Amino acid sequence: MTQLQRRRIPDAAVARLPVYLQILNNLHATNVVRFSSDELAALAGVNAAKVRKDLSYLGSYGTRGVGYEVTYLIHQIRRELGLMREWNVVVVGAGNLGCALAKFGGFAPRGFPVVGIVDNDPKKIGQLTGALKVSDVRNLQKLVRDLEVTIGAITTSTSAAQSAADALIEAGIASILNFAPIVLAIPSSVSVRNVDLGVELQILSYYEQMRIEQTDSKNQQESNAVPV
Amino acid sequence: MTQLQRRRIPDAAVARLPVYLQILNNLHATNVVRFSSDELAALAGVNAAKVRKDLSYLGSYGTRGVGYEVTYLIHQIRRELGLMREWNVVVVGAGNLGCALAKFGGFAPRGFPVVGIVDNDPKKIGQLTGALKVSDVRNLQKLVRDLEVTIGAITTSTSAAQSAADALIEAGIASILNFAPIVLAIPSSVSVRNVDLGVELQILSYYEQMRIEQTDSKNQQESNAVPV
DNA sequence: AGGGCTTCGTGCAGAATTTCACAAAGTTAA
DNA sequence: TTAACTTTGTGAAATTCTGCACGAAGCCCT
Repeated sequence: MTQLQRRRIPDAAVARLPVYLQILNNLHATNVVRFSSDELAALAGVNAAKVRKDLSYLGSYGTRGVGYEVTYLIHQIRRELGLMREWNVVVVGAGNLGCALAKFGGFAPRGFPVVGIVDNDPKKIGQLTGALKVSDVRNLQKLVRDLEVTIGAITTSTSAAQSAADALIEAGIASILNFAPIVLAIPSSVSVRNVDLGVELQILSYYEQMRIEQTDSKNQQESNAVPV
Repeated sequence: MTQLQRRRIPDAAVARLPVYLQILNNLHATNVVRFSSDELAALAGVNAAKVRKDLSYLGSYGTRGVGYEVTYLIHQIRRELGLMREWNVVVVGAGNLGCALAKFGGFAPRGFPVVGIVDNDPKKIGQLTGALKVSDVRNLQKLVRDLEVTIGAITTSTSAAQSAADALIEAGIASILNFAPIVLAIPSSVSVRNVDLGVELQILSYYEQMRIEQTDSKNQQESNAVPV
């Protein structure tokens, strides 16, 4: 059988493409027309060879001796990441974070309009958050189908997060952005990205402590040194 | 020279330890006393061998044939991650997100109290956000020294984020949690964790599109199949 | 036209990470 | 005590990711 399936981009490269895109959008806004892998590498804080390899997964869109064209590359990255269309988002959990996401207008212009928000609390159902009315979570399937939702954001309490995930998957969603500090049990056919500030802070804590210990042991060493 | 320096834990393992810790805290709350690497692996959604190897970086704290003790492991992970003490956080940027972080009480109990918030907008300086008064960013150095701040969270606009980072580093901060969608230019001695929902959504978008294309090509194949 | 210069694309080696597989070490039960 | 069973800890293989190094290809200047 002929290799019809799409060229697969390594996960690590996929995670960097949005960062490149962000930088290229900035370059474009400042009227930069062309860039070299060296320049993008410096801006992205990575190795130039890595930039070239990452971009080469999209195809050979550079010109040797010249570099890459900003607008053309933006187009290619957007195509590859699936950003030529909009992906509708539904928020599950109308708490502080959920409502903030629903009101925040920053995602629609970037291609991810929040088109619905649901909750299971009768007191919240029917209330307005920005332009959206909170729906009953039991209507999730219908809402997903009617509004062609493809991404679900879980902003419930930790205890409700797993059933929120179950409901989303039941409704046909295969992409989940999870804000609850819990590892969701989901089939491998579903993608999840976790956003957990506690985890991020704890990772920082580890390296911070590491630095402190190194400094301490150096000082220790110095004060132990026998003066000649 | 004797190997005084701390056993170094691989970055990938460091990033998983907070997740294990979260799960173990839950187990502890439900009165679970012991667990096996298989059980934790299932809960964390990873391979059991990986769990054992990750935990082995802390030392040999399991018992063969039995498993690990929840409370003891919690203690060891906390020690290793540097969670035996508090790490004070300062928020730079008193916008929606910055104020939300300052008001949100969820970090203090987990060892990361937000002890200050600064901005450069005279209209915001002096205002109250929760229990904190917004300080002038020019007082950052003093604030960091007086309140023993070790972590800075950047919640400014994108355009102000780099100077916020510069100010934090100038003030002696070496751990930054960055919410602005920009790659910060910082010396290698400083740790940064980026939290960018746009990036997360775009990664989801890639895999979502991938799935759709695969389904499409399968349907294509089926309809092309010659019936016998 | 041709030499010099720049920058891409990529093979390859090395590093990091993941996974397998199994001996070691413990428990349980008769 | 011994045999059967469980589960850890860890070498080693497999996989993924990174970074170097260099040929290929284009531009510019004379």
